[in-house]
Amino acid sequence: MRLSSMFVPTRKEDPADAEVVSHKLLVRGGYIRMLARGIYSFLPLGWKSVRKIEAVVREEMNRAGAQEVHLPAVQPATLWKESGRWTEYGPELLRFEDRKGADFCLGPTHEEVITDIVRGEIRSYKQLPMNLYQIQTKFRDEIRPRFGLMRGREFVMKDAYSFDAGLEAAEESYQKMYDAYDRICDRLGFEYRAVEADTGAIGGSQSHEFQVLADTGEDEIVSCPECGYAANMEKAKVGVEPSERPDEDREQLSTVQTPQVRTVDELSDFLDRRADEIVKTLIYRADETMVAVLLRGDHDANELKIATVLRDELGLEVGSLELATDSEIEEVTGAPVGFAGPVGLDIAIVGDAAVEAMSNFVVGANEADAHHVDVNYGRDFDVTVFADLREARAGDPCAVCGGTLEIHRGIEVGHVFLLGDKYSKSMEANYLDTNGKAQPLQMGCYGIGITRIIAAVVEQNHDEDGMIWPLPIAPYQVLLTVLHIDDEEVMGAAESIYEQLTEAGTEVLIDDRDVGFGSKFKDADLLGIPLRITLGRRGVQNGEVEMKWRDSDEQLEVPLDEIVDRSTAEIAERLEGGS
RNA sequence: CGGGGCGUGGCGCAGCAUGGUAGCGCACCUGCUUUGGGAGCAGGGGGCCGCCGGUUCGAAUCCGGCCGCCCCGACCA
Repeated sequence: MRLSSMFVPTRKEDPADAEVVSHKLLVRGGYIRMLARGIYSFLPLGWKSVRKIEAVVREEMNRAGAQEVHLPAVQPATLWKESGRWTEYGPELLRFEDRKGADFCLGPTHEEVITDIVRGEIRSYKQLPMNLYQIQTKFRDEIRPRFGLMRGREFVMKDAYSFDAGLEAAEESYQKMYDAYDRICDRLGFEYRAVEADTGAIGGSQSHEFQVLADTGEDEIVSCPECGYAANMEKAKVGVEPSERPDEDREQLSTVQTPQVRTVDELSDFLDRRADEIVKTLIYRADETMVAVLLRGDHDANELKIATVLRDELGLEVGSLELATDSEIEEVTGAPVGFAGPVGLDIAIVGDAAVEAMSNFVVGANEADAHHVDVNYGRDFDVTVFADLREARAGDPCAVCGGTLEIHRGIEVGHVFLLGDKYSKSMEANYLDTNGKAQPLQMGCYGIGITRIIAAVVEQNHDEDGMIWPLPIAPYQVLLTVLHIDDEEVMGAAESIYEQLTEAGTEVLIDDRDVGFGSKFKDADLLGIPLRITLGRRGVQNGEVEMKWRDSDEQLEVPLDEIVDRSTAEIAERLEGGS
């Protein structure tokens, strides 16, 4: 392709509305343009990369035995009412009516549609297992789209759905997809982690997210370099540092006046105690029930964990879990906010495991301007249950092996869910087992954000001059930079190389634009095409061209008659090594 | 939805406090000169100053409403 006639509108300056590098560079490089908030057009270069990523995903899905289909983007409300999600999904689901007034939505995901198809056709265990996938545009009316392609409202996604006879078979299907995702991430050259994750609104019994490591990622992920344990922050288990609390060392509880001292920091200064000698008491409202949560002063609450413990250990209904309001706190503790404590409190008290290891600690006194010091549980108050309730921090012990946890930020590019019978049951998608008995299909669903991958790739592969595309998904493999397009000898050599490389199956973009060489080099760096071959008058007269990989500083002078062989060989070698 | 910011040629911005009919850089067009890291000179084109309404002799500028975009938070996966 000739750059002179291709639609690649590059820009010298960052767009004013972009925050993260991937957004800035993709716009500057003429890969994408915004149409509305969270809605982007893909220009020729951007779309080429989208198609290449699709191809990699498609190959691995097919290799794993999945079959490609294409489902409608517009879906009737009747299906969503059947699964219950018409009311559950919330305003993220973009709804509208057709001319007859019937309700429809723009599909944010396709569990309902696929289940509807399958239930009509699958009768017997003999037709299983089956895995269907599609690559399609999804729409989610995100409350706050941001960061360009990272969190858009409209985006391209690959979604796959597996159907099995029995849980065991479903787990096998799940593992197959997990492995396929591993291969995809490897082929795309990602530095990533597969992490345990919460299943959220999709539901199901277990799930893993594939997180590409990047400082601009929206997720926090916890991992242990020793044993390989990895989980999303909201799910990450934390070990407990071993610590004994000998009874003979217990001091007597006393009450101290702490006027206007409310926060852990203030208390720490005022009493000259470290934050980890203080226990903070958070009052939560779980639906209509008030509960107290005890945490070490320097720890943060993990509400997902708290909700799980309240549900599983205390048998509470936890539709919603929220911090109590100021007035609710006063009502429960009899003191203004900032002075809550477990002593004398008559609501359920759950304590974080780290608190169990503490003694002679400081708590609020449930009266204004006062705290208790040298408090010990069991003697001064009781706890309903101790459990892991806090957020992990870097340096915390791993719950699995005791190693030291690391925290990274990640971009979620893939998510696999073992759904079980959540949809098949509510939508009556059954098969007949070997006994001729109807059973709900065991399902799994598996998503990959194709367009989000574009953002993730750029976040992970760029420098101050521009993007650096990994060879397998670069829009073109080679950029032929012609410095003197008016020089017949130079242009002739360029045309010849262009033809030979194209003939050899290499994807070449030739910069034959009539612009200064400065612009050519700047754009070359910006666009991030992996291999740059530069032809100038001086070089060509000496029978040489310059060869430079975008990801390396090394520039090589290569004889004109060797450049085609040399570059095709190096490209083949890299593609080989990458997959 | 709450808080904050912004909207002026294609892009990035100034002008707005103190109203007088729009400017800079880049990009674009023409010509000449240049040519290994965003070239120089000369000439030129392009703007309902987000939209609607109000105040005023006069509004980019003041007032009100609406729309759009960005950031923080809440919410959501």
